[in-house]
Amino acid sequence: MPTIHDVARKAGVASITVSRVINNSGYVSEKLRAKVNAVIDELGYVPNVLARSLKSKRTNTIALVFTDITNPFFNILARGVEDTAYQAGYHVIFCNTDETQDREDKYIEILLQKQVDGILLVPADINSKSIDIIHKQNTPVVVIDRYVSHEAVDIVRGDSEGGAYQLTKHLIDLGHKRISLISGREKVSTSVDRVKGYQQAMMDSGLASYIDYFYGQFSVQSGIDFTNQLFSGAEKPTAIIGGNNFVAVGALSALQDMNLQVPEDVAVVSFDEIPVNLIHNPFLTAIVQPPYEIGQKATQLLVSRIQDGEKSQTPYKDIVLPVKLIVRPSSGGKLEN
Amino acid sequence: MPTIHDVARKAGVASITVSRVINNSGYVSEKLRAKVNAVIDELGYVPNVLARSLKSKRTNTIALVFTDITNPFFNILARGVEDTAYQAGYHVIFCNTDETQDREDKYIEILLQKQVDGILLVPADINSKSIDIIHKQNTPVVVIDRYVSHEAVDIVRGDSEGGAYQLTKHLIDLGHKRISLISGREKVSTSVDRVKGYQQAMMDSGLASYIDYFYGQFSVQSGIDFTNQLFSGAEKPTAIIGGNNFVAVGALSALQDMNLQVPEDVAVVSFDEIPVNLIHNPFLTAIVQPPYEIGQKATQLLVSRIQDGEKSQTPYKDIVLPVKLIVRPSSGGKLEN
DNA sequence: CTGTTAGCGCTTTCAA
DNA sequence: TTGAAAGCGCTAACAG
Repeated sequence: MPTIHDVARKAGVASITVSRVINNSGYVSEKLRAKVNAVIDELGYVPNVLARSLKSKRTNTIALVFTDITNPFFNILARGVEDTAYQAGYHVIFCNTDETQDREDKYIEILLQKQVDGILLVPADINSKSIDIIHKQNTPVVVIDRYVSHEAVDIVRGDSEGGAYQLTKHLIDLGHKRISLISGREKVSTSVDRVKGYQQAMMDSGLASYIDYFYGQFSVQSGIDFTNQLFSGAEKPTAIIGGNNFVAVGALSALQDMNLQVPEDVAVVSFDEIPVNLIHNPFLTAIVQPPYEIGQKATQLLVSRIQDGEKSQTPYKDIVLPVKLIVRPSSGGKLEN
Repeated sequence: MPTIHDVARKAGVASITVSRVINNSGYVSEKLRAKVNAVIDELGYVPNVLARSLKSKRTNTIALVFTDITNPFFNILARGVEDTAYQAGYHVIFCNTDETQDREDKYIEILLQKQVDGILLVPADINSKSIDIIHKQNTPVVVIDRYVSHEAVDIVRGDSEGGAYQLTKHLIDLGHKRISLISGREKVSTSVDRVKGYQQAMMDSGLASYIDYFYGQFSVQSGIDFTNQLFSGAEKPTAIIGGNNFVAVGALSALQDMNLQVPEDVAVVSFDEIPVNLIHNPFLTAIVQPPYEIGQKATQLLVSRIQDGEKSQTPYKDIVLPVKLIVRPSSGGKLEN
């Protein structure tokens, strides 16, 4: 691997001159510039960004630490992050934690050692210590999708509580009373907020006595398990709210195995949808968050924090993006009652 | 940010001693080790991996340059890569090219400057120059999913040709003759191989005169467009092979808009499926490649190339993983004929 | 317009 | 068992 010195020697100039050429900085005569460029081509010289970063203290790399790239919500979000970062001149390191604090901690440690310029974090736990650890290194961090008990931090997320309220209201308007919610882990703010919105909607409609929710996981299996449990009891629901897309798919699958028709026998609705380019006839009524925009907004905020540096005293933001109810067959028509 | 020197000074030792402690290398007395560790905690010292990499010439970072994280095939593959890399002590930088040579070129250039230890590449074009460029920097590269005209390179991919053959044979066995294939871009080996397998199956069954295929894109829109085109002509097919999952979804969607029933009016089959955790009743008959394993195998191969270094003279490998036909409703029962 | 000097934070000699 | 010196490849600051 040729270094800047090799180029300099061969071109008969000082290495700083080569540096000026490759960075287009400072004055270099056309003559020298041409000569240097010729040598660069000849040698196949590639600048070593590591050395540059060691001086400049900037790596132009950010990290996205999140749960699972396999979930459409998160991979679309990841595209939003990457596209935005790319435009701003940053690279992105992706880290899947599978919602485990252990993996999150390990990743954060390595990322800080790697001197990333900033971190986008979907915390595995509402009490995650990561934010303090990151802040201690003066590294900017933006929390995505969930809030945390730590308040002094930027957050970009969808409106889980409002969305759950709308979703529940939609079912109530159709005549449902026995509405059950299968939420995610209680350690995650989206799970909790969806329960809150659901409870509020039930109470506002005088259905407080029908409130029935569970904290499980945001997974297909959790949807299957809780649905089976719901239908093994005496008081069967007429409608199920899946805490996220995977849960809803699990619910549909369990109902199918019980030979129950959706929406005729049971209505099913969901938080987050299955992207329409993956299915030819979208079926699930859902509250849809804008994952791409969440990724985009979070990245823009992170980049601005990085570039403003210490001087920026802008107070921390909690950006809550609006969600949208999309009605499809799975919630069915109005109940006769 | 405290440096190794700050720690050394405060602990009253030389920085090399601190280095030995954090790397667990060389001899350090228990006494000094304890003192150094205490100071590290006190100062919140985090080693700068950049500086270490500058000396060691290893960044423990690899890159995955591919088309689009949003495609389930690729995001599951990406999980295979990340999980495997993580276990081997490597981080992964993800780069989406959207199949454009321009973005691929830019990414490769930056990655080399970043001194990544190796690159996993899904080339946008069968004639991609990237491999030569990467090899020139003595950086190992493993090509994924597709082969390229450049032969001196490691490749890990699924058996597109054999898969397409099986898929076509399946339709022929059901009694179909007018079978049309909507493939991807001709610049991509998987597109070409799927056409080859299809052609071979048709010829082997004496259906050469019915051969009818198109090079489009691996996208929903392409599936819609070519399906519409197919059904605007006089000779309508009785079966459509989607070149990948997106194309098949597009075909299904177009057929639905034409009020044609699948599989009663038209059979539809696909290459790659929609992951079962995203849909509750899998519908598409498909040839399924093992994306996770492809990512895993490719990463293992890359890591071994990195670690063997120059000395390894193992010849380049072309690893072709077997695929599997999964029959579901969309291909229908046997035709009466 | 071009070059010299010094140093980013760490680790590999080599020496004590 | 510990440390001093030198240098990885690059660029800011200053000189000329």
